[in-house]
Amino acid sequence: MGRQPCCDKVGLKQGPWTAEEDKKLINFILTNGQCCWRAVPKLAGLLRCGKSCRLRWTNYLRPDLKRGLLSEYEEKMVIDLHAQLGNRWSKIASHLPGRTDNEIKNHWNTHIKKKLKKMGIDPLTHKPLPLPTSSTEQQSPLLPSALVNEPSQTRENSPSKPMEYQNSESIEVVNETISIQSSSITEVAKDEQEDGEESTMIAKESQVGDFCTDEVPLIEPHEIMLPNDVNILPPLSSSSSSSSTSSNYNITICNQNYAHEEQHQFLPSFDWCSSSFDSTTYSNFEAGFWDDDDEFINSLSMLINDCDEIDTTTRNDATFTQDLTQCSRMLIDDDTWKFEQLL
DNA sequence: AAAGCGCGCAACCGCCTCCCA
DNA sequence: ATGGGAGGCGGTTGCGCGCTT
Repeated sequence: MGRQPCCDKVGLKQGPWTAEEDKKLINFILTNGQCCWRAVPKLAGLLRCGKSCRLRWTNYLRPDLKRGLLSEYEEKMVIDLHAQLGNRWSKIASHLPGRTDNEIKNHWNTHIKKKLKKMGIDPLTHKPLPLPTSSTEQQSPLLPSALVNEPSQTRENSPSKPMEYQNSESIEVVNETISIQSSSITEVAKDEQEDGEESTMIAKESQVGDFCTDEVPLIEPHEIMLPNDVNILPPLSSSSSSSSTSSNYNITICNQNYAHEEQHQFLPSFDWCSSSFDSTTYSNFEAGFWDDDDEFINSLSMLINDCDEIDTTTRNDATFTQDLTQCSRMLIDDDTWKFEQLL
């Protein structure tokens, strides 16, 4: 007998979440907090598995998610942490506020892996890939040459080009990675017992290379949450892809595309950053999702439940004016804190 | 303009770990 | 001490979209 499935899948819906489902889930969690995911779908009126609800919430609907492309710092930190922790995405994610393990995992698999390979680094071991022999037919396709000089290039290079290990950037990164890793091996062994000291340990180790986690622009809670004067405008296009400027914090509220839903329903106007939303609130949020902040919850719930009369004139009211799930990716300009649409 | 292809990412699957009775 | 349940986690899949031909 195998393990029992986490839930009875008969009659349960699978596949992409609809706006209506998101709304129900958000509404339920804002009202009741996170508890007993198995019971959530039933109580929230969803035909979903509890796991599915949890994933949807943690990976997508959580309001503290910082979305959009990873910044260079974040990317570097991911590489650094991966060298120490391996594929322990949740641990890596715990060092990157607002990022989910799934997001980091995806980014690793789709972007960072390729980058490292292009730099001649084995993404698994963080060691240099074996030097190819002189003959071109032995050149690894994973070690394309030309791109080393063009980091922004995304295409896989022509395998006919010779490798250029002499490239200074490549060498530098390799050395850095190795130095970090070598210093990390023994520390990582301790990681299991000394989880609490992980941050300190990592910060210390990171100083081995020229990259230090201290440099990482950690996102304070108030930076993750939407400030009072934030406006979110409806998407101007249906594009769900993210294109971002590297200098901005890219905070995406949501970008799901509901392919089968022509009617976009508006979710509540939302004021995450009410005056009471300070670090204390954030702590509550982290611990029990505003369990101790009735006023805040009530405010959110009220907003959630009052979503029929929203029109564009309310946009200046420091609130979400559109269904969270219908927003395209948006970014927060770190200077003005104004939301802008990423087109 | 249309078809094919590749990429990115949300979601699923199933094993692992933790906690509690 | 142990067995079961629930959540956590990492690997994988499949779909949608954009780019190329």
